[in-house]
Amino acid sequence: MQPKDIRPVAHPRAIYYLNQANHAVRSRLEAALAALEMTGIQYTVLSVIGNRAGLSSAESSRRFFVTPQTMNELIAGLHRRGYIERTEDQANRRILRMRLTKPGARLVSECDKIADRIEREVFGFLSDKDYKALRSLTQRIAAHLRAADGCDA
Amino acid sequence: MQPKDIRPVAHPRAIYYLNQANHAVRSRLEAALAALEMTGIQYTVLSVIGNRAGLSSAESSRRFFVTPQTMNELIAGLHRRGYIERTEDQANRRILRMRLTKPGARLVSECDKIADRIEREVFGFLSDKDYKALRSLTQRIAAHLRAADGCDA
DNA sequence: CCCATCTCAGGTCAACTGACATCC
DNA sequence: CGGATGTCAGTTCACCTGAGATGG
Repeated sequence: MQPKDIRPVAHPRAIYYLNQANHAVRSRLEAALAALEMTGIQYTVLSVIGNRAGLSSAESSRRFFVTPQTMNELIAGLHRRGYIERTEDQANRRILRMRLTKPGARLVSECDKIADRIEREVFGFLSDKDYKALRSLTQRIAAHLRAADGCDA
Repeated sequence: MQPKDIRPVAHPRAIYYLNQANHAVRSRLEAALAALEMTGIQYTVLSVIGNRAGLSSAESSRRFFVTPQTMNELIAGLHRRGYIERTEDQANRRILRMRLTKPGARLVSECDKIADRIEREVFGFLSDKDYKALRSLTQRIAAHLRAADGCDA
């Protein structure tokens, strides 16, 4: 009766370990970014804007699966601090396209250095093979679930 | 000059993918647990109390790397809802040892069913080998960083 | 009129710091 | 007294819903 693809769930679940690992890693990153008065999410958003100049707030809210309000208030903070500039789209004045300012770009590159350091610090004990496997697995899981949500971001 | 263990950091970083994957997985679990008016953290805490009867609030705060205040207010909510009982330690009346009540135990087992379902849902697309690798890698990372913090939990 | 974008107001949850009473 | 436990009060951050205003 039981289909062959019902795999027994091992305990503690992978879902639990994944969260534990992420929490341990993430709290180190947050602590290090605090020196620049940045949170992990602020850095991530700022970094994405740097890579995709012209992104709007609504677009980025879809990319990160949060409401437009949430994204807007995150962005408002970064804008207030002078890290991004927002200019009206020529075709649609409601859309505010974002770009990093010079201080914003400088800040992102500071954060990048910190993130690289933490990346080495927390994954350095893994063999090269295991590190690659981790990147690949987590990347695939994120992509798979994103696709299941019917998202094109 | 450069030591051999300086590994180049690939981009996007594993730290990023790990967070993306965790977020995607976690949001599904949270959504499913909402039917029982539980959050992921509430479930985790309740589950740990179930496995380690007699745990105190202070002990569990150390286990989860949060302040005693944070843990206490989480526990106060579960206590108010009748899922745990707290009794004074005989040797030290300041310590309140916790146990699940019957409704609490019933709730945990309901949550367990949900968590198992989600575990299959989100990791089912992985091969058995990849699933095992994911569990092992995340478990090792959590354990390694925990040890680095000098924690004996 | 409808729809998307952005914004304002208000609320929740989980984290924090600081202060404090209590018990050993 | 010192140290650990639990609690109260207040704050922050990242999320949410609901209700506009405005542009195409």
